Order: sequence, then C-alpha cells, then structure tokens
Amino acid sequence: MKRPSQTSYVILGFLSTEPSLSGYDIRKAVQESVGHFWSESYGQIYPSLKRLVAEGFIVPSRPASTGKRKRQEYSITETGRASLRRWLALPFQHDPPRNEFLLKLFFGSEAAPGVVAGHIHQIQESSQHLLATLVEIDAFVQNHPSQNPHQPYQMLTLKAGIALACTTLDWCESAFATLATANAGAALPQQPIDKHDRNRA
Amino acid sequence: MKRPSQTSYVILGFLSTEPSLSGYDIRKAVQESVGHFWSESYGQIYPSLKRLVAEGFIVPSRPASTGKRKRQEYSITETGRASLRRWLALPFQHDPPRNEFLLKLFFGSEAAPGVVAGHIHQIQESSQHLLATLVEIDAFVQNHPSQNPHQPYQMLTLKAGIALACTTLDWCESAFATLATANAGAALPQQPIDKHDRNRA
DNA sequence: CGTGGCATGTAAACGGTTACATGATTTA
DNA sequence: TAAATCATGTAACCGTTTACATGCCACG
Repeated sequence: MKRPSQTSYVILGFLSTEPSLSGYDIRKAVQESVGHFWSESYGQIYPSLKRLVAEGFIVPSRPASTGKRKRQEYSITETGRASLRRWLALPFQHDPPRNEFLLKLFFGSEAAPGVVAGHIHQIQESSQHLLATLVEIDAFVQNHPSQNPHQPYQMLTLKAGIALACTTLDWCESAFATLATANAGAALPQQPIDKHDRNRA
Repeated sequence: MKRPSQTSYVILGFLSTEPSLSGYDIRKAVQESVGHFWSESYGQIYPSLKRLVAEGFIVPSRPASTGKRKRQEYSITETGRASLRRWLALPFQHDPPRNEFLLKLFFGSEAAPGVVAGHIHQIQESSQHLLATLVEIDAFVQNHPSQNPHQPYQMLTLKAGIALACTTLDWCESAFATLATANAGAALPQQPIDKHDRNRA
C-alpha cells in the first residue's frame, strides 16, 4: 500500500467541506478556490480516488446509474476525516518553491536589453490579474456573511494572496526604477506604469 | 538529444558569472545565493554536466589528475553562453507553486485547536530567519560597493525576498489576531470546546 | 588513526503532467 | 447536427529526490 501523496489530502479536504463531490468537481474546486497556490491534474486525482476508496477513507455515493450524467461522486468517511485531521496536525515542509522568474532575473545581466524588463512586466500583469480576482472574492464574501466554519480559514489564505500580490506589484515598480537608473540606454517596454489603487489587507 | 531541463540553465548561469566551477561548487552556490527560491540536487547536477559537455555548452577545465578521482571544474563556452541568453529571453512559465502551508490553513477548520496557530508560528519563525539572513546580505553589499554587472540583478531578487518575507510576517500577526477573535467571539456550533488550553509552541 | 568535510557519481522510486482515448449531455 | 462542455480514465514520459556507493584529503 503506497504512502498517500498530498493529492489525497486535498481530496479529503474538499470532501470534508462538501457532502459529495466527483473527481471533476474536485479538480474545479482546486482551480477555483486554491488555484493561486495549488494545482491538481486528473491523472493524479482519479487514481487517488480509487486508492482512497480501497483504504476506506471515502465511499462512492450517488451511483452513476440514476439516469443522470455518467458521473461518480464520493463522500468522506469517519476514518477519512481522522486521516485528514492527522495530516493537518503534522508540520508542513517548507521547501523553497522553484521560481523561474526570480531565476531569470538573477542571471539578468547576461540577457539582451529589455528582456528583464519584459519579465517584470509579465509578473506585474499576472499579479494585477490575480489581485483583481482575489479582491473580488474578498468583496463578495464581505457582502455575504455566513456562519460557514471554513470561511475564516479560507479568508486567511485569501488575505495572504492579496498581501503577497500587493507586495509583488510594489516590488515591480521599484524594480523598473532600478533598471531605469542602472542602464539608461536599455529599451524598456513602452507601457506607462499606471497608478493602480491598492486595497491593503 | 534530450531537451535540457532548467537545471542546465542554472549551471550555465553560474558558469557565466564564474570562470570555473565544479558540480560541488554549483550545488553550494545554488544553496547560498538562490536558496530561497531554488534548489538543485547532485542527482540532477552531475548528469546535466555530462550532457552539457556532450552538447558543447561547457568544457572541462583543470583536468583531473590521471586516474585519480579529484575535483573536476567546468567552464562555459560561447555556444553555452548563447544558449543561456536564448533561454533568458524566453517567457517564464508562471505555474502556481504548491504551498503546503496555505493548503493546511485552507482546511484549518477541520484541525484540532491550536494546530493552525502552530503552523502560522512555524512560517513566522522561518520568515524571520530568512529575513535576517537576507538583510545581512543586503547590508554587506551596501557596505561593499562593486562594479560587478551581476550585482544589480542579484540585488533585485534579494529585495524581492526581503519584501515578501516582511509581508509574510505582517500577515502572520494579523492572522493571529483573526484567530484570537474568531475563537473568542464565535463559538463553534458542532462540538462544545472543552477547557483544553491551546498548546503554545 | 579516525572523523568529518570534500567530491563524484548512480539506481530506483516517486510525484506529477501530458497526451490520448472514450463517450455522454447540453446548447446553439 | 455540430460544437462545447461534462466526465472518466490510462499510459507514457519527465524531472527530481533519495539513498546509496566510493574514495580523497586535511586536521586534531
């Protein structure tokens, strides 16, 4: 019996918050709610579901035969919930996430003029986009109060994402300034840096 | 001929800044200078070195004494430098780094009391430690000016690390506050909380 | 003389993505 | 009826880590 990977706990986690989900649902849930710091592929999810059933951590619910779409949902068992709790209590491992952007930046002096500025522009744009969607979610939740016990914790991850995105954007501006003074002759993207407003967490 | 992995470019990158390095040196350089956002293992470095030699991107320098197993250094070639530059100009891919801490936080409502606070304490400590070392490097560089063309870019990654660490620390404090008010104000409806005190780390 | 750091390397296992295959159901 | 989406699943491949094996060399 293989040692379960983190994917199993993602599945157990989502099944602990929803009564019943299919593999497809879980994939979507991952993308939509933890997409800014996690990802899962079907090739990982479906085998994990089978293994979790074999281990008794989840059970198939809503058998596919009932006229509806061919889809199989699962529910968490008490043993599954216990396994999740055990994993949650374990200290997380804090390996440095490989950041290709920072790596290219680090070797930036070797790059052709404008290349580094282009990369910074790229994270600036993606951070702006991320920030916008996170702020939107934040506003929605603020306007729709609920007693959902999961919400405070989910909001903490949301706030973390917002804060980090803001910091990244600030850093981008200072980085552009640094580049401008460092090599005055280098070609920068024509994009004027506009003052986006920041709502700080 | 296999498509080179990012490891190859890390090697080329460091060999572009130093005239001659061994596999061991490269490993150490990765840990010491980009360790907060990258990592490489020997199992990755040594095969890559051989492949890079076969491709003509690097050449062995300081040949090992005949028959003896000693340290072997390598130097980058012009083709190697060109390959590095080509890679640098390519847009980086921005996949969400898997963050186990945020994942456990997201499912925190399922955890036993104190578990989440313990995790937050853990990143708080590691962020403090990281910040201290980065600030130290920053101060050192500030006091030892140099014309090294790589320095401005390396400093940008350093500043990014410092900014993100600071943000993380700020977030930790607000997260502790959130947890405190949440636990004190709203009682969890599912299970009456016993008088078990939270274990403080 | 032995310990610990320097140094190189490999095999196996592992986690994960990608590409592919299949087909049902809804919607335009 | 065609296209898009829903939905499940697998095989191959890839990059990476881990554990292991080997041996040099300096220092106490």
